[in-house]
Amino acid sequence: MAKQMTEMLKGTLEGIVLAILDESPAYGYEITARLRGKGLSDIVEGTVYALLIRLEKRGQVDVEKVPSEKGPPRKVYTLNAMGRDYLEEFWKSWFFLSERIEALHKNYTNHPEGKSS
Amino acid sequence: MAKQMTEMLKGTLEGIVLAILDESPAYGYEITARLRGKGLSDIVEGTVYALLIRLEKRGQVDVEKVPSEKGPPRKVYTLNAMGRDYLEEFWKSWFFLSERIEALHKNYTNHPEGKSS
DNA sequence: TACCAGTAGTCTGCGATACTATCTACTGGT
DNA sequence: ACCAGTAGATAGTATCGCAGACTACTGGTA
Repeated sequence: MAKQMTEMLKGTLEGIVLAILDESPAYGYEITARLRGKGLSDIVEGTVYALLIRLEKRGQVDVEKVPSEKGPPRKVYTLNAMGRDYLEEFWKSWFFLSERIEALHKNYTNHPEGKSS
Repeated sequence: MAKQMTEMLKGTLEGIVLAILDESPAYGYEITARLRGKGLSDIVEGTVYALLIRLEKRGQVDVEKVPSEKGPPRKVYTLNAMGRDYLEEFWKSWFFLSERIEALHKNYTNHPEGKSS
């Protein structure tokens, strides 16, 4: 994917992970897999783990250590009330920005000389 | 605006400014004003200037110094071919991400117990 | 004259974030 | 004994937007 993506994910990836946790609790490795399943295939595991620790420190998720038959124990993350509030704010911010960007794109498509390809 | 916005703007603000320049050439101060007119009222001037210098260094905009009747000369930025290519890539990245986030939001609204308020 | 507001642009330092790369720990298969 | 897969952590790097201060120029006004 383009380098643009890396910067664009800043701020949005957090919301994406919160939304995934809102679907159902999950552990890091699983979240990475779900992200890939949703088309976000270029997100690195290390990034997800760091993000989860951030959420934990902020108290937006509850953590439970669950033994695994394969490999070390899993840390299962569950979205709590604070996390849900934060997620709701995320959606507000995102739709706010999204609308404005969409508006710009309409202008863009309305003057064909702006397109080169 | 929420702190979420600051991070969300990373990567997108650049595309937004490119899109504004694609509408018509402009100088820094004017771009800030246009941003405010489009609802992006919290973007700091210093940020816009830094962004413009970045675009110039990458060769995505052409610059022309134009004397002003009021204050120091203006630096008028015009989107060039490279900039337009970059803008197009921006749109692609943005719609890619946008679609995936939108999909997550649909799941979110489909299980009302996920909403607290 | 001396000061201030408005226009236009620049710069330093900071905090947040995603990526790269590497590491530990555990299991099962060869 | 070794490797692949699962699961998690971390040090270092680069980018980017923001806060805040600064220069430069013009016109008005006390």
